[in-house]
Amino acid sequence: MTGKKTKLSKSNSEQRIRARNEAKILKSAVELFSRKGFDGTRIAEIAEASGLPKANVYYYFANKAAIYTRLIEGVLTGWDRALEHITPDREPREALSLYIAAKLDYSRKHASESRFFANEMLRGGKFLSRQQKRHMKEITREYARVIEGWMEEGKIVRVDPNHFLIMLWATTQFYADFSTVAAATVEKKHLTASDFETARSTIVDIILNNCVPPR
Amino acid sequence: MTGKKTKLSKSNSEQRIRARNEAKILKSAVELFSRKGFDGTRIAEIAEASGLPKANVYYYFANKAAIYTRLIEGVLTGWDRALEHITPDREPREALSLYIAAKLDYSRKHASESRFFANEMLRGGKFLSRQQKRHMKEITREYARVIEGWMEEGKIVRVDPNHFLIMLWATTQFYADFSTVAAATVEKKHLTASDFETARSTIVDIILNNCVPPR
DNA sequence: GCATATCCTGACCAAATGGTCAAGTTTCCA
DNA sequence: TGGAAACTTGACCATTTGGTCAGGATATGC
Repeated sequence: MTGKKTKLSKSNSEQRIRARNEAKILKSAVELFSRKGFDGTRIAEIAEASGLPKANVYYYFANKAAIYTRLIEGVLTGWDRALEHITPDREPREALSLYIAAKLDYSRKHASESRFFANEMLRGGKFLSRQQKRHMKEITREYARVIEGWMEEGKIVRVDPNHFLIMLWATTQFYADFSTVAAATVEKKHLTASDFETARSTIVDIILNNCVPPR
Repeated sequence: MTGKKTKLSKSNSEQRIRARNEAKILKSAVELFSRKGFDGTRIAEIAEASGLPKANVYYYFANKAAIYTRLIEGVLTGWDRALEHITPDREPREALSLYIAAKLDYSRKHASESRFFANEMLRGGKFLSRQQKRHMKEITREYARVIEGWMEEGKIVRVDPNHFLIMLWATTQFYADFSTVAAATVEKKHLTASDFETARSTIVDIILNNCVPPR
């Protein structure tokens, strides 16, 4: 490319157009994919929801799978962050409280992303690359070790650390993935911040206060 | 219908053909719908997986939605059954232990049905009729009352009964809905009976042993 | 002002899809 | 054994779908 403006040095306004349109497409796509899955979502629906003509969507993304894999990358980045609270130098009560709060916060603010990923996992996670799967496994193993360490030090009641992690994930993601069920259970149309706070304290009460001896 | 053999009095072999083919179609459909959702699943795929020509599927079911709603009816029947363990005349430890075991048993033996329903809930549960939604709400309310009664009697630590139920659902269904994630977490290709038993004891340890005072 | 890069988009394409139909086959019972 | 009911299924239909293309519009920088 010999033009003065190249892909590697776009002007701000060019970057603004591309960044804005890609963001619009991704935001619409995550909502639709989270409800209808990869196969059930139409490119025309993504286009319509993002306010762009269908051919324009193909201007920014090579194909349907490219949109989908971009979304997976974004979600995995968020997944990692919450787990950062679990470090061996921390007391488990503090670390796990922060983790539970962070997960519930993610469920509240990124319900579409959580549901999108849940949908992908329901179908077996086939869109995740080997590297992404390996990464999740390694991270999980690392955190299971931290939890096991706390158990060995008598800081947490001894249970299977893997199943313990599963429990933390299940109870926090439920509020995003199955928000319709959760809302109906608490007899509301939608979950409120108060519901998430009750969820947090319930999970802390039941899981932490059993597993972590009082100070 | 003036024929000797009518819809209301089919012979055994006729019933055998219809029952067998309907069962084949439903079994294939629940697996496909559980992975790809309503919109993403093709009638041709259901036909192929059940070993029938596509037109034959339409001989037994009016349309795609008819297959889907039949599956929802079946799943709701199963959902009810597990909750039967929660009765006020029982001690909570016994009742909840049985409930957790029943739910995990369902997750192990009916993973496709569980995933199918999870998929439907991910999309907002729009296929459930008003009556079905009301039924689920009433059942949930009834069991929340039983749990609340146990709390008032001091038999269970006081937490929000609705969120307590959510926790029970989340931690047991996870093993069916996200079996790929659970298997990867325990570093196996597939969950075994032993994994379900570890799951059961972990859930009982963490939830019951905290919430229910020792005998 | 002009050349180049980027963006936009209606029309189009081949393949796929939910569903139908008519005719043949099989089953069943009097 | 024959007639009726139930079952089977290849071919077909109209519509939908993922994706492409060519040409025009806009933005930008010298």
